[in-house]
Amino acid sequence: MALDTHRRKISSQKRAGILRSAKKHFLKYGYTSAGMADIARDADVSTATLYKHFSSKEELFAAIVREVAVPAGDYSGAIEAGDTARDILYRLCRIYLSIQFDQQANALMRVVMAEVPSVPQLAADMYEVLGNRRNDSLMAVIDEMIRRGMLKPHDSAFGARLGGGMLKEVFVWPALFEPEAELPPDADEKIHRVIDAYLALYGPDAKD
Amino acid sequence: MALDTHRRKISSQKRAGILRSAKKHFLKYGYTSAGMADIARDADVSTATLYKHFSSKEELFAAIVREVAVPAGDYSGAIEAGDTARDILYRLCRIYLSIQFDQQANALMRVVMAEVPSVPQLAADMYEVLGNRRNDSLMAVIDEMIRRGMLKPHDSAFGARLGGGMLKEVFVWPALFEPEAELPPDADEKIHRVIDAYLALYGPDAKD
Amino acid sequence: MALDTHRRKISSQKRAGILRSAKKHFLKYGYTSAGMADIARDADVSTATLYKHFSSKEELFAAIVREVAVPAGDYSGAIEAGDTARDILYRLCRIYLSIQFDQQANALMRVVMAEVPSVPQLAADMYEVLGNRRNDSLMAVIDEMIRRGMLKPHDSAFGARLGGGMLKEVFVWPALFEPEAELPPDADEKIHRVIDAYLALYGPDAKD
Amino acid sequence: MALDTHRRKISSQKRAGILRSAKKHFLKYGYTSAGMADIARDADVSTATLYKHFSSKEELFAAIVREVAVPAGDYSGAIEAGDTARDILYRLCRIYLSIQFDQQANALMRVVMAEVPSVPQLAADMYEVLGNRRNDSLMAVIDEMIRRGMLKPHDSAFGARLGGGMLKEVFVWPALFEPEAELPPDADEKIHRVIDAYLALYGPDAKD
DNA sequence: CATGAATGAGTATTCATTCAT
DNA sequence: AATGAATGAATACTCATTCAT
Repeated sequence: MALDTHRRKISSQKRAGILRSAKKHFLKYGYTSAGMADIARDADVSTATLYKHFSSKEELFAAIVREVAVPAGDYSGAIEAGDTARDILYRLCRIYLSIQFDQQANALMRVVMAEVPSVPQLAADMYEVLGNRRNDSLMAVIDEMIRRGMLKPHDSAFGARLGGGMLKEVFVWPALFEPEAELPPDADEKIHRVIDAYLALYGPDAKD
Repeated sequence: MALDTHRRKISSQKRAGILRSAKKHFLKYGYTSAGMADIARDADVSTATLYKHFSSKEELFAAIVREVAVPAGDYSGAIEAGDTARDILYRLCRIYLSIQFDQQANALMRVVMAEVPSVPQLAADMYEVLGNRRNDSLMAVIDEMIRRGMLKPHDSAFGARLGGGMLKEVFVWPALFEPEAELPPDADEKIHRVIDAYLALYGPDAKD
Repeated sequence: MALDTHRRKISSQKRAGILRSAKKHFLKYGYTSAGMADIARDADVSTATLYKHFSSKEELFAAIVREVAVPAGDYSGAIEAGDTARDILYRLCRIYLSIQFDQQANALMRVVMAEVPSVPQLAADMYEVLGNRRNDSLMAVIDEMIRRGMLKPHDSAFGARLGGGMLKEVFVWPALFEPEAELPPDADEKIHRVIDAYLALYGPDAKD
Repeated sequence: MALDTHRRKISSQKRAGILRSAKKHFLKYGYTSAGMADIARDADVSTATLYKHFSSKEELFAAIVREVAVPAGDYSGAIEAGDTARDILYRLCRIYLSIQFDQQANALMRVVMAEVPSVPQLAADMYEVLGNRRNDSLMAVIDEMIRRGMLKPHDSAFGARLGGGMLKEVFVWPALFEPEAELPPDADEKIHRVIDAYLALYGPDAKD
């Protein structure tokens, strides 16, 4: 029993180690160029052990996207007492960008998109999380802001989409075409210009 | 003379055929997994002939990117006599989306992004064209519209960026996660909602 | 333990087999025309295994050169008790010729020379061993003979060079232009004529 | 007629040009690495024309070795009135080395040797010229010197061999392992040391 | 007679995956 | 359960040679 438990623990540690190494390699080299042997070496296991845990490269990749992948992010804590609309929107942007840059969602998206033709389901799942679910979560915050009178009533689904689109255009899009991209130094200024636009569109006293 | 002419014609036909096949394969399998031999076979030429026309896989791919990139940069014909602001903006959106969908820039971008870690220069070049240069071209049209009083004076560089970002978010982003994506049937309605937003921000009588 | 030992034994057998096959092919076809796949097949291993042992064609070839080069540098056992000067010189010649013919240094040199334009370092290395280092080793024996009064004092570096040159001219040079050359039947007689010349030049009672 | 003559002249000029270019390439890159297309371009003809003149790479190479190759050299003029033995021997050495270095016999030998396994006859022919015939020519001079009492009577065939061997060892051998080798700056001194040895062996007052 | 575009067989090397120990 | 040696199929690219014009 105890032995069994021990074994299972070791095994799950190995699994975790493999996932960690694999994520590192896939993000760094892309799906095709990442090598199973390299991943195994990096995780301090033999290739055979690697294959015991994940029966193919594709499965390993899928496991990363599903288990390890970036969370859509929790925007629920974005509203704090005493905040102005701008404060909240700024916080939303920051959470968003932190996921994209610090949690390497940019790099992961790149790799997943590359595999769209060969593993479409994986990409669809990712879009569900990083596209739709995230949008729902943002939308909820925006609805709350509308309820509080901080924004004028509007189609928050479409609004969240537009807001996300502007932010992506300015920050995410260029990062997708650059290895190891980081947030630019003038990020704050750009964020506020995006917020300006959002408030011009949907601020409490925006024209109809 | 006749010989030369004939040869050149044959040769340029072959070149076009190769480009067609190559595009097909790169979009279907991605850069790394597309095989030069397969491309050659598909184009009904030998690998050696393929290499006579394009001296490396990278160059062949670059040629395809260039082919798509050229029209991406030309919005000069978007203004026609008697147009309203909305007419022009609509036409800009349509040109944009046609390049992304009909000319398959979406799929191509996916492929290029996949190679960011291994061929960063290629990606940087593509972003230069499909990101920056295209924006410049859009900006020129917007400036013209401002001059004509169709839009209120504003930072057209940033405006073009925001507009492009909104359009991308709604149409391009989902398409990147889907193989063989097509424009949705309600494209027109969505386009007009994006234009609504743009005019609300930068229309002639938009608030400051 | 037992596993490790066993594996290592198998592995070293394979390595030896690969070297044998490779030598055969390189000597038969020359460096460029010898094929890694053919060598692997001949050694009954897959190309991948071949590359596990030798990470490139160049390295494989270098290993063969090294194998022949090592004995080429060792003349230390040439002096035995009770020997006359002629005995020792004869033994030196025999060792020299054995390396050239039995160990196929002649053929190997031919192959290396062919690659001088494309892999100059390889040739330089080989000359260092088969030219200079061998000469040093011969020189050491000659110095010892001088110390023992068997040869008159002289510039042993140049002497060894001349001696080697005479031997090469008579035996090696013709062999370089002939496939599968063997020592001629009257080798002994020719060796002694060369020794005659050497003793005439540097024997204990040679004129100054 | 005149036309015919003209054509034949053009044709033979082309042939010569091809041979010139081919020699250049073979010497520079070696047989295998020299490319027919490169040779044709260098000679300003099409590959098809090249093949009209020489039906295969091998034949082209053979033609070079046979037609263009380095002459064995004419040593007959080496004896001039008033010369000492040393003067004559020095002149012989210089002629020898000039053929090897200036006329590129070193490089040619390297290339031919490389092809010994595949075209043995070619190598045999070359050795006949550069080994035996040259030796005969040298021998004739030495015999004349003996007749004039400048050298003591001896087996001039073997003597010429030894002399050539010493010279080769010092100058030619190292050059074979080096691309674009040139005569060393201290060539004269080395030549005289070789002559010293020769005279010690076969000078008029050499010991028996 | 001359061209140069086209060929197809060939090269070294890599990598996901399996299997004897 | 774990190893790591072994595999074989695949890949980009080259080159001597031919043939339609």
